[in-house]
Amino acid sequence: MQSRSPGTENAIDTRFSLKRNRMLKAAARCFNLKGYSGTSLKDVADLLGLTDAALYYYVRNKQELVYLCYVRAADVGREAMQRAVDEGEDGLETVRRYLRYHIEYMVGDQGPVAIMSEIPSLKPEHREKVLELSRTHSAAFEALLERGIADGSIAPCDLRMTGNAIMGSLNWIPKWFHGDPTVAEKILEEFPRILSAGLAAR
Amino acid sequence: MQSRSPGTENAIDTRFSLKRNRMLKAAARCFNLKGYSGTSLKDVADLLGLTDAALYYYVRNKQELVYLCYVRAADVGREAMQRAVDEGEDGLETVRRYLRYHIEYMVGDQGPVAIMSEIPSLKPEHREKVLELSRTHSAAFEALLERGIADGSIAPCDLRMTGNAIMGSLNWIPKWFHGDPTVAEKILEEFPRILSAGLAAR
DNA sequence: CAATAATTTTAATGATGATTAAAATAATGC
DNA sequence: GCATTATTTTAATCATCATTAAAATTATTG
Repeated sequence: MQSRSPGTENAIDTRFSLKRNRMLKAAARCFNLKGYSGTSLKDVADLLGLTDAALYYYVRNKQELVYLCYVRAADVGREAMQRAVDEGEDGLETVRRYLRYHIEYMVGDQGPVAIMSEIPSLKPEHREKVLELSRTHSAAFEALLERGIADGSIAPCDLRMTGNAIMGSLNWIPKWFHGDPTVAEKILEEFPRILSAGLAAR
Repeated sequence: MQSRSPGTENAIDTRFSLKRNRMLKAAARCFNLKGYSGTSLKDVADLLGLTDAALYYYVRNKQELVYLCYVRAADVGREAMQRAVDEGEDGLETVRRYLRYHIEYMVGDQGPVAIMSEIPSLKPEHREKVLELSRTHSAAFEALLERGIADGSIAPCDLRMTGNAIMGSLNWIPKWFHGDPTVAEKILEEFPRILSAGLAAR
């Protein structure tokens, strides 16, 4: 049993990793909806039509489940960032696109993405890994701001604080958005503008 | 025992409610630092130089502890709002002041304030109460925006989304601010401007 | 179809940490 | 200082889930 073992982070094995991914989404939804301590493995399993014990085929324990949710959340952010950067616009426009893509991923088919509320209760290695992903992402965003300032599209500002402000707003979305497509539409339409409104150079 | 009973929400009784308040701050710090599931009552008690069982003198159970933390967080927000509104400036300036005061309370002596990550796992009555406080506060903020639009200080915008964006940013602060006074200084200096930068009418 | 591997379930077990009761200590008012 | 009340501790208990092991089922492959 488990010869395809969960440890083997095998992105090629579709059967296994597709199901695991479905599981991560279910878990993310539960965590966002019911809170971390409020969701039992049974809750997640129910959402998948499985029994709680079955989850252990995909994941070593609950902590790892959370961990994987967070890694996935970070991945989504990273992809959005990459995509925006690749399109090679000026700093401000790249920020706008990044915001659009990230939100698109969060509220769209890729979602839901787990809000990272329980990083501190991860075990040390996992915690460090997630924090590193998180730091890297913040750094990438700040770099974007810096580029915008350099190319004159963004007004000079405190990188760290501006980054924290915008990221916080983004990170909080899963707290109040729970899947209503009408709302998704509206977020997508409004947030990129709202969040970047204060950045433009005069 | 407990003739001064915790149920009696007695704001006049200093001995009891001062200690309880100290306890709520300790709990808030633990929750923000270690996550909800990551903090045991013993953690909170340790911070106070007490034993876990002693907490039950002030609080019926852990859920109530969380609940009270959240009520306190909401109170802080409400006070900031009240203070700003009372100063009777135009909409935009009132928003700015509200942001300043709220942040001041969060990162200053009143803090720390618990991040509301576990509302869903509160028991129904408590959950409803907290959600109501939260809704009321959001409504007040949106009213502020509306007033600003009416008096011409704020450019027309989607009230709900703009409110969510700004509030999210604010709510996320306890996630990354953990008491460093230098950082507190910087947040206070930067955030009100950053968050209100996109609002001004041209 | 047989044989092997993958997936899920059933049925216990176990650990953690919240909770409680009773006793002990400290504080306060007379 | 005595009596009463407030506060805290000690020492169990309890409940909830997470977790595990073994068995059962389902899928795959030759």
